[in-house]
Amino acid sequence: MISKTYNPKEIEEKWYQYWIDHRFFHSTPDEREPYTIIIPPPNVTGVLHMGHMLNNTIQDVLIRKARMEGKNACWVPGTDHASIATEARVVAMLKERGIDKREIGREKFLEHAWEWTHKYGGIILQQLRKLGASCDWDRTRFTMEPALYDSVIDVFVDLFNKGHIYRGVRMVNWDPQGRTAVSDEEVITKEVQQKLCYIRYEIVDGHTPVDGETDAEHRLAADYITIATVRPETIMADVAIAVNPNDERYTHLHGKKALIPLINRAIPIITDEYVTMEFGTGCLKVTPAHDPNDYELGLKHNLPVIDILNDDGTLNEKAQILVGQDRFAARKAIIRELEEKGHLVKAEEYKSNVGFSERTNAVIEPKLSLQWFLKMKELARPALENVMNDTIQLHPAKFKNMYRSWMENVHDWCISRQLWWGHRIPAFYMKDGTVIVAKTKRDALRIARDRYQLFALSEADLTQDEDVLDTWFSAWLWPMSVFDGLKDPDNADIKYYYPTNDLVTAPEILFFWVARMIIAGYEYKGREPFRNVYLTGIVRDKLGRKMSKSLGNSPDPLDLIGQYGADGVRTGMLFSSPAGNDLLFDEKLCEQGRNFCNKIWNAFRLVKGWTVSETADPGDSRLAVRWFESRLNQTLNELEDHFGKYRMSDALHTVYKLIWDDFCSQYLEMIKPGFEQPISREIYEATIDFFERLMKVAHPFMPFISEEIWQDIRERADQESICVADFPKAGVVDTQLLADFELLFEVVSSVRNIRNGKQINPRTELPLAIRTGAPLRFDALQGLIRKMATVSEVSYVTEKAEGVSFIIKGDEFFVNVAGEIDAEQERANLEKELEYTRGFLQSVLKKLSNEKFVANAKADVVERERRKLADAEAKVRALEESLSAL
RNA sequence: GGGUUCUUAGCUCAGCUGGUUCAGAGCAUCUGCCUUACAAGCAGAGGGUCGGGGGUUCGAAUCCCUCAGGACCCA
Repeated sequence: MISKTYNPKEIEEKWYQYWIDHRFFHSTPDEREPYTIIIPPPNVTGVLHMGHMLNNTIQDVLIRKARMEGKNACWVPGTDHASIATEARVVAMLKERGIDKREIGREKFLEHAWEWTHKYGGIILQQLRKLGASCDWDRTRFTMEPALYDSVIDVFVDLFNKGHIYRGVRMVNWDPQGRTAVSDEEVITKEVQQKLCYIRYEIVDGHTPVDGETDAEHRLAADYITIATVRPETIMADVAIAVNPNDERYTHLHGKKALIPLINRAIPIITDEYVTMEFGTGCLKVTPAHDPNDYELGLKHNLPVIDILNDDGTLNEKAQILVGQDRFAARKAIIRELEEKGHLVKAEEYKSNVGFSERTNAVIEPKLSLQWFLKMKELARPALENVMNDTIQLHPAKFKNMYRSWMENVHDWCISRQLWWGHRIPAFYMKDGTVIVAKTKRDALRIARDRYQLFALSEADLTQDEDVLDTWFSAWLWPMSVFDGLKDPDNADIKYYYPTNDLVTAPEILFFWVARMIIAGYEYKGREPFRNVYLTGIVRDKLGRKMSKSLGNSPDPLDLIGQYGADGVRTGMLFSSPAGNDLLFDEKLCEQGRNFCNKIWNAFRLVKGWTVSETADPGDSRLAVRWFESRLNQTLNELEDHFGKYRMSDALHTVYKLIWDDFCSQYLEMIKPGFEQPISREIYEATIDFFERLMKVAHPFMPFISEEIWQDIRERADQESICVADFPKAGVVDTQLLADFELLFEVVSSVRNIRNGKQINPRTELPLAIRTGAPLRFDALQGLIRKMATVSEVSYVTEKAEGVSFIIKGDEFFVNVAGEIDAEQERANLEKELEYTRGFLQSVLKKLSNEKFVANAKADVVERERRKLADAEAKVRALEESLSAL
């Protein structure tokens, strides 16, 4: 006895194991066309979240379909070392144990990090199996494993030797919490409410002291210049005050000096048109060490740089005051002090943009530091071109604009990070600071000896750069490195699988990652790394908030799978996820997915429960079979269209409607034998065949239930699986037949509607009379109409018949509801419809009597209008007759 | 401030090259049904001036302008 509801749990485990045991997901190069996806590698120590669920469901749908289409499908899984995120977690873990990262040193720290990685690494990949992900697990890679590590180092050395990498002092985004530089893309700017402080700086010699004058009296008489700033704690790093040369308010101060409050250091007042006269007081404090714009200004005017901040965001001794205090504590303290000493004019509320570290959420500090950079302009060119010319297609294409603007204004990429967990920069310093870039210390030594004729030099004289490379500097090689394409450029895998086909990822990392993979692909393989980039949206909660741990608004994906089944969750995610649009996740969607599974399950129960008769007459079911064949083919065409355009959600909806509406609600109802009646062999076989094809079509979306049913619906050999069965191809579509059935369904629905409206029991059979000019058309459909609409008999009339009527096109139908007609109600209904139809007729007439329309519109459009006119006229006539007959 | 993009039913969204496959889907709501596959279900129904205004056109949800509001990217 088959269970009344679908129970995903044991079925999912059973089939996943079966797929793994039979290595259906494993791929090796052969003569078939390859279809390749590389997974966006999740953080090695991460756990599955809703974003992964969406992203990997889409990849699995694509790869499963390709596999069924006979392509050599290869989905390469793996994980990313996620430098800063992982290091932050390991640091926190050690801190809990009372261990300080700096005390134990690099080696020990890395031991802990690896331990952590081995403990948690791969959890996320295990979780993906629960989702049904059909990755080639034998190919699992990790960005820090030796082979991939080497590739990253090789690429660094190569790019350095080509002159693309340089080391320089630049203003970088400093994360004082992570104590590392981060790239521009890792900074999230947010609007923050701040205090705009107006601070008075006394002009030197602005007032000549008079004998016997007290300090207070002096200040009262002195001349001042007032600046506005949101960062009063940096005034000690000021090196100038700038005013606009055209600003007449300050002309008299040009060339003078002002004293920084509290520390009384004199700084020049300079002029520059960069200063906005309208903002604040029109006077700008210039602090080159702590503001990128000021830095530029400082360079231009040859100003010194005074850096008053330590790496951890506390003030250093150059600040003279508040030394050792955190920048934010210092800000509060200095406002207080400025106020007490009479330097603060006012402080007003002000909204401005502040950068936050993507990883630690600390406020980013612009900081001058010595970092490694990759020159981007030249490298980016082919990556821009080949997206603009659609060699690489973005889905949806609207992201092309954003991509272009970014690539056209690309900045050099700061690739060094002051961290230990990652690929250590292969730069070695001699005692005098000379840099040698080489893969190993030994290579570096050889180069140093040769280049500088220093034959006595030993490895002990070289020290390696302490920093590691940005995580993305390894991730950008992923499409090549997973196939060892950099180490061994001519190996069979890279030649076969590269370029890969589709990449599925989030728009958030279009620049971080996608653009850079394209750059690296062209630099090292001379080709695009993938042909299509499918950009998913962000999974948000019902209220539109991004799902996050801190908000606690994200369900645990594994709980969801436990509750609704993997297939239910997969379809739930896809039901509402058009490409590139955010998905407002609601558990109701998973519920809908689960219900869909249950619907399929019950259709299967029905079919399995039939007894087959070799002698029974197929009767009208033959026609139903012909209809469904056409409908199925028609839908397969639609489906291909959706897949071709990467409309995954639409594709799923198409499958959903095909199975639920067309197959279950219409087809099965038409062919269903009566109570305890057998079904004919012919129809049974056709139905099994349909069911089998439907399961194949559903399989990419719902791999588990489709496998379970497919395995059970016919005898299968041990090696067989739906995941390697061939995906159905569309056959012939009989449009006339489809149109006839549209009519049939309309008749059925109208009869049911009448029954419903009159509160007649659905099982009560009613007679139907048809007044039509084409009775032949209905002859064939008669039997099915009787069955579907619970009609006792169908007759043809030439005059108006007894009962409630309805009109479809020019044909009129009468349902005899045995004296239950409410004449008044009937009249009202008819009049309402007549009014509507007349209005409709008028609008069509108006169009057709418009000469310009007839002259300009396409022939088929005009023809369609003529048909509408004829139908409407017939309907009006019929309605008028019915009314007069009442 | 510059750019991109959106605004369609109570909610979430489709609607492709302007034209009955054009006003649609799912959910929610309402009305009947425990009909022998399925109440996680069946049969139906109601609900929208397509953000406002203007223009182009024989014809506009669709193209153009403008206003309002949101989102994102960049400064």
